[in-house]
Order: sequence, then C-alpha cells, then structure tokens
Amino acid sequence: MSTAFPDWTGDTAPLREAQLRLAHQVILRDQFPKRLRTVAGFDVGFEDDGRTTRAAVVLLDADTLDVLETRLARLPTRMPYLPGLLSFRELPAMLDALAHLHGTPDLAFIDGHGIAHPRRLGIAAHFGIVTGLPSIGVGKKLLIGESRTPLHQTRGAFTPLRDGREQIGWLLRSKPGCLPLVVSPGHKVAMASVPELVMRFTTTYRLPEPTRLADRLASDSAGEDH
DNA sequence: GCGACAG
DNA sequence: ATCTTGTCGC
Repeated sequence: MSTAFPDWTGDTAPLREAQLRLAHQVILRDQFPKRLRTVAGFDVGFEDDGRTTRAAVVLLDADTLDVLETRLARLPTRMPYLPGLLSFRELPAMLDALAHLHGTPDLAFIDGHGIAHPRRLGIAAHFGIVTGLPSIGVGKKLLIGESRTPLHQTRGAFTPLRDGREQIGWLLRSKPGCLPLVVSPGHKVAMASVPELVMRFTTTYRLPEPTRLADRLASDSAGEDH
C-alpha cells in the first residue's frame, strides 16, 4: 500500500518512480459489465485556504442518471499541487469518499486525466489501479499531447490526442461552442470505448453528469455540512 | 537554457 | 484549485 502512495518528503523522485511502476499495471481493455448498472463521478475541492482537501463522489443509476448516493470526505491536504503528480495530492481523499459509499460503481469518471499523462498514470489511471475499478479520465485542460486533425464543431465529435506516435486519449466535443474535453482511459477501459462512454452520460452540459454533479458537491460552498 | 504545466 | 465583475452569445 505504501508503494502506491509514497509519503511526501519534498522529493518528487519516489513519486515519479511509483508512477512508472504502477503504469505497467494499467489494463486498456474493457473489463466492466456489458450492461452498466451504476457509474460514479469523483472530484476534489479545497477548504481553509487549501489546508483541507474535500473529495466528493456521486453514484448514479447508469440508465436513468438518477442520483443513488452522495458522499463527501475531508482529509488534511498532504502536499502541494505539482503538475504530473496530482494524484498523490487528491487521490487519498477520493478513496476515503469511496470507502464510505454503500454501493460500488461499475465505472468511475474521474476529474483529471487517465493515461494522457507524461508517465501514463494520471489520477484516473492511478485511481483504477488502487481500487481495481474501471475508470475514465475527464479533463478540462490539456496536460500533454497534441491533436493533428481538426475537431468538428458538432456535438460528440472527437479526434485522437497523441504523444509522438502513441495515442494517449481523445479531444471530445461534448458540447457545441465549448472547448473540447480531454478524455482518456484510466483502467479497464479500451481507448476506443472512451468517447462513446463519456457521451453516453453527457446531457446538455460540457461535463458528463457524474463529474458535473461531483464537481458541484466538491466546490459548492453550500455543501459545508455533513 | 526556454517554455509548458491536469486540479 | 481558488478569488471574482462585467460581458458575450444562444
């Protein structure tokens, strides 16, 4: 367990090493129920000027998108935000929120990248390896990679995101007139399955419902309870 | 050495 | 991420 979360000593080397090792365990094949029953959205926010990390998880019925369960978890912030090392800062709180959930999602949508990461272990992939749950990364901004072909303006259009000759994710126009989402496999989800899975849970907003609802809980001050 | 840089 | 007014477009 300590191997998946080295203590923060101020040295980033151990964290980078852990990512390289864990990245080998990522499975890029669909390994979730043919018929999804529930999905969950995760996101993190901060309180007390960043001293407290607040994670939110929302469990939804995969067919109706009805909210089945909601959980909030708070943990002392363990380290600063460092590009490429986000998961070591935010994942602990998310795991705590997951632990308090009564149900277990068939698929998790994580706010952040999956394998669209320098060492192929963004927070969504890290989450999948640690929990064993299928996961997808939904990012609002690019960390690394580039797209060559232009992205159509139509809803649902997508184009490959690549790092050199390797595809690491997709740019997905979840909503017309909006900047595309950066989506990538986390764990137990095939690259080719990502665009459709994200769109399947996207209604009229840029973000898919699972992450949109988790976003609201994690950052909305109206949730300063429980 | 110079930029880029999830949340 | 978080702090925040007015502004643009459907």
